[in-house]
Amino acid sequence: MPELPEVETVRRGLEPFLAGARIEAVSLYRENLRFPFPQGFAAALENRRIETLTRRAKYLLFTLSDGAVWMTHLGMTGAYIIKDHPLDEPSRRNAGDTSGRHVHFSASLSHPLHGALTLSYADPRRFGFMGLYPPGTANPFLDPLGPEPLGNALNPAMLASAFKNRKGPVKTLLLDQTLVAGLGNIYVCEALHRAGILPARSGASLVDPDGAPRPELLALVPAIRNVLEEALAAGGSTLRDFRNSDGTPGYFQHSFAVYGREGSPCPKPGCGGTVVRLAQAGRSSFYCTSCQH
DNA sequence: CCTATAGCCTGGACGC
DNA sequence: TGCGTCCAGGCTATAG
Repeated sequence: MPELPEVETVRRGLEPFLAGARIEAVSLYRENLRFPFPQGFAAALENRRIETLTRRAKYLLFTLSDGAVWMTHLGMTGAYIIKDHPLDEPSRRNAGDTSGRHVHFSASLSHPLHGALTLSYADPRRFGFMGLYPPGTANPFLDPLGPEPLGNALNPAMLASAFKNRKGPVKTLLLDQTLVAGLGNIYVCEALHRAGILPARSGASLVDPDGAPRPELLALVPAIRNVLEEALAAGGSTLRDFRNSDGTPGYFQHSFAVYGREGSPCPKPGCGGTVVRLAQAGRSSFYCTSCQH
């Protein structure tokens, strides 16, 4: 389930092979993922060079030599895989999908250092999608996003102003990409545990009547940053599907304190609480009964 | 503007 | 063994 650390891990794995590569030919094996591929998508990529590979929230952005942006969201199970030999249809095999059944896109590339490469996109659940945005056009996915959580724009004052009139649970608010961009279920659960905040607390309860952030909200900002940075250093988290572009898994899942650990003791030293699960907005939240208030 | 809900999609886990 | 059910989850559309 690629959240910010997983998407950034993928970006870092792809960048050395894709930045500077020329797209020679593109094959699509179905009309849509979650949404239809854009009109003329393959032709718009072919014969362009990939100038840069960047990330915004959970989106991968390939900026092409004509200034257009090719955007990918990996959804739940999307994966890019690079192979160093030419496209080998009909097998369409790759590391993440040995049958090739769920490979929906592939591109043959030529890179000045690495030579001929094949980039494939596999996505069993097809919750991912791709978009193409010519220079100067609006991007309806990126434009509404809130600040990156690892940048300076995420700070207690900003969260206080975003939360002060919100009655909804802080768990749900942190998943709202227009408030903070890039967090998903796992890292929200982990960050709230680190900050000692119950996921059911309302946003407004973290803000004083005068609009100042309460101490828990002050703690939340470094909790978010630290959990993301640690996950990034571990190459992300692999539950079932996530793999880096070279097929290696992340290992931050071994450091989860609460996510997926229902019934386990809280790992915080001296806490003695138990991790429980709570359904919020159709999603599982995990928290400690003792050290989160 | 805010909040809540259903739907998209497949595979794996689980109960019988 | 096989079948049905549920769950995972980000994001959008829709309704209130």
